[in-house]
Amino acid sequence: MAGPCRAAGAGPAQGRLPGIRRLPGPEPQETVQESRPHRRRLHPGAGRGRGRERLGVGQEHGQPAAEQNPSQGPERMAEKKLLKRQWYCGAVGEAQVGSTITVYGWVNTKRELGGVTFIDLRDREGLLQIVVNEAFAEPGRLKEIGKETVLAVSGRVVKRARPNPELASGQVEVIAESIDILAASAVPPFVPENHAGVSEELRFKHRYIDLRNLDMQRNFKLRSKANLLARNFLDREGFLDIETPMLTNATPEGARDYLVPSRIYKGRMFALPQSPQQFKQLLMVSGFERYYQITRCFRDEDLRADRQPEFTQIDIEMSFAESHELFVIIERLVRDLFALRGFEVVLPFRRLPYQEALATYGSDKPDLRIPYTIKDFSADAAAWGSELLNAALAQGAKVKGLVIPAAGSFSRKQLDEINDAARKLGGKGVIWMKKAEDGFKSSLKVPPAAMAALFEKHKIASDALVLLIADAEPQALFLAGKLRELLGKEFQDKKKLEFLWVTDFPLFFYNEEEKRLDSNHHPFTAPRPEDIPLLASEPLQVKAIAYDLVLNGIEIGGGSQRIHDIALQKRIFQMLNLAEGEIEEKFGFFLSALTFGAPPHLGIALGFDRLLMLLTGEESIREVIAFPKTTSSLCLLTGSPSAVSQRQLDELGIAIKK
RNA sequence: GGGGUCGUAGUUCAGUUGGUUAGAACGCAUGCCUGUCACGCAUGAGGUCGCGAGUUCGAGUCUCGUCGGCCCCGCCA
Repeated sequence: MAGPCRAAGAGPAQGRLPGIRRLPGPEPQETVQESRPHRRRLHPGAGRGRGRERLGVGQEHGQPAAEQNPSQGPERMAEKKLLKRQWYCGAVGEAQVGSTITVYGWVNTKRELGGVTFIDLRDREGLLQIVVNEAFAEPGRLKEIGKETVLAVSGRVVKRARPNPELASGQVEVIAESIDILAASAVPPFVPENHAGVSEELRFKHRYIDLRNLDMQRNFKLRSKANLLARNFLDREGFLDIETPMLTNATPEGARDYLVPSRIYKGRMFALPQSPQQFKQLLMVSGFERYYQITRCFRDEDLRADRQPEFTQIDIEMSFAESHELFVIIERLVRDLFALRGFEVVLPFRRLPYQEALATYGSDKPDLRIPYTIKDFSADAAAWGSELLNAALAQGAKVKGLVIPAAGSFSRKQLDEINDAARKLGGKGVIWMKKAEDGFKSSLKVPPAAMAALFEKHKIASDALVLLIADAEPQALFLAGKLRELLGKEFQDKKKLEFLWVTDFPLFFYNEEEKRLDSNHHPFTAPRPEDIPLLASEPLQVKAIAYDLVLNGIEIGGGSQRIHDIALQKRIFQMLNLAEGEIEEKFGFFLSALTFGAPPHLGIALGFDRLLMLLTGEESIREVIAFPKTTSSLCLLTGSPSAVSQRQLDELGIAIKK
């Protein structure tokens, strides 16, 4: 994966630094601009910023660096000023041989060999070897230079006698003429290069060091590029970026809200948005037709490798369109995003109805890289004469099975582990069958002839392992689905991308705890028109125009056609058993909007962090979020959440319960 | 809310059946070294074994509690 990532990160055009870093000083910015008219052309916005920092990327190569340097104004000499930098460390190459340049960076390593010292200087584009030899005027200063010291180094670029192919700049090195120590560093608790060998706990505590790692820098460069790509893509498709409030209402359904107390209205709370759902629908009622926003969402639920309490989604809504039109847009967007890493995504994506996904994979977000599926062996099992199975079947249980290729040689220990895993997931146990050298074996008393017949009938390879789960159908499918993924790890090749639209989700599910219907997606999701008659008779059979986008077993997006008919929307709220008063209080404004000409509309939200995780090949969403929280929802860097002063609490009218 | 797993030097780890002075590697410090790129060589410093209680003659090791990291179930409209 190194190849495409490099291509996505520091392209050859990125190393050149067309802008300069100016200290606040008397030199008018315009002077600089006028001396580089071609830069204005390349970066039309660059000159307008007030910021002192105008580092940009994207410049033609091959122009001698020194010629582009207007001489430093003497008026700046009084202050300790930064030398003018022209190149990122990682971007210096053979084209610069012979020129004298200045680079800035952090000391990655220092190798002292007595008469000569090598420093690998690191900036966001990579490493550059600095040579400090007998020609260097102040060799004593080298003592002060430790790991992660920030240096400005000026010197001549020379071709290396022995190149280092590991480094992008490995053909050359810089013979140091002057070294400025811009900032010392305490001995770091770990070095960025080795961050993979350090606990996440320590990485989080010193995240600023962790983020210096070049793979992390790569991740965030890619994140920036992906964000820009998505914006450009959606802009071209006519979507408008419109911001929606971060301070909004708590929602009666869905995830737990993060609440923000109102100072002015004591006892009342804002909530941070779980998603801009209602606002984007209102923007459709407003006639914007196509909206997008790359925005933060907040859910106060427990964390996972792919879940953070605040996360970013690409939120999209469009009017006067149907789901297949949206699918085409999203598929092209996703294809373009994955092209950033050199992936070739084949369109269109597969589509699979929810029911089929459950029956075949035991999951509504199946990982299609795993080659085997779930089979129903209930009919076979009935003939085995097992009291256990017969009793279960009599109670309506199903026997669901997995045929794991080439797993017939699993040891007793491995089989026990599979059984344990199933039990931990709430299962009763797993029955295994396999063909050993001395005939068929099983954890259940089954006549060998019956097993032979099973293998024969289902064309099961003789070296395969058959796992069976007898349970109520939903539970059996769930367990078989989990085992499928657990045992399918070897097939989970990150270079393989299996996209899938899961469609036709049920509109409702039955909430056992509260003994009522609940929305599967959210209460604004439209039922399929042909299913509307079932609302009264068999609500659990009603399918929604709702869809999830799944990649390699991870849900990366979900959306639906929305209800734009006020009567239908009211009816759905009623079916969810929401009290009339609550409907009015929480959704009154929304229902009101539906009475004033709401266009048919639909939308989707893509999990941007998850997309980035998959794009970068990372195992956790935390690797693509600059300052993530731990699985217990703490920020180890800042210590948040933290106690607040009594004064703040008083101002908000809040008392903390002990 | 539940299950699993981990916590020992700055870092990553080892530490036997509960037994004397808790080890290794890397890092760090000092010295030597002119072509290294994980430089090499030598010497040295560095520990409240996460925290608290208990069992015991004796606890890094056993028990309970607690705090924290990670993985999973529940939860995540």
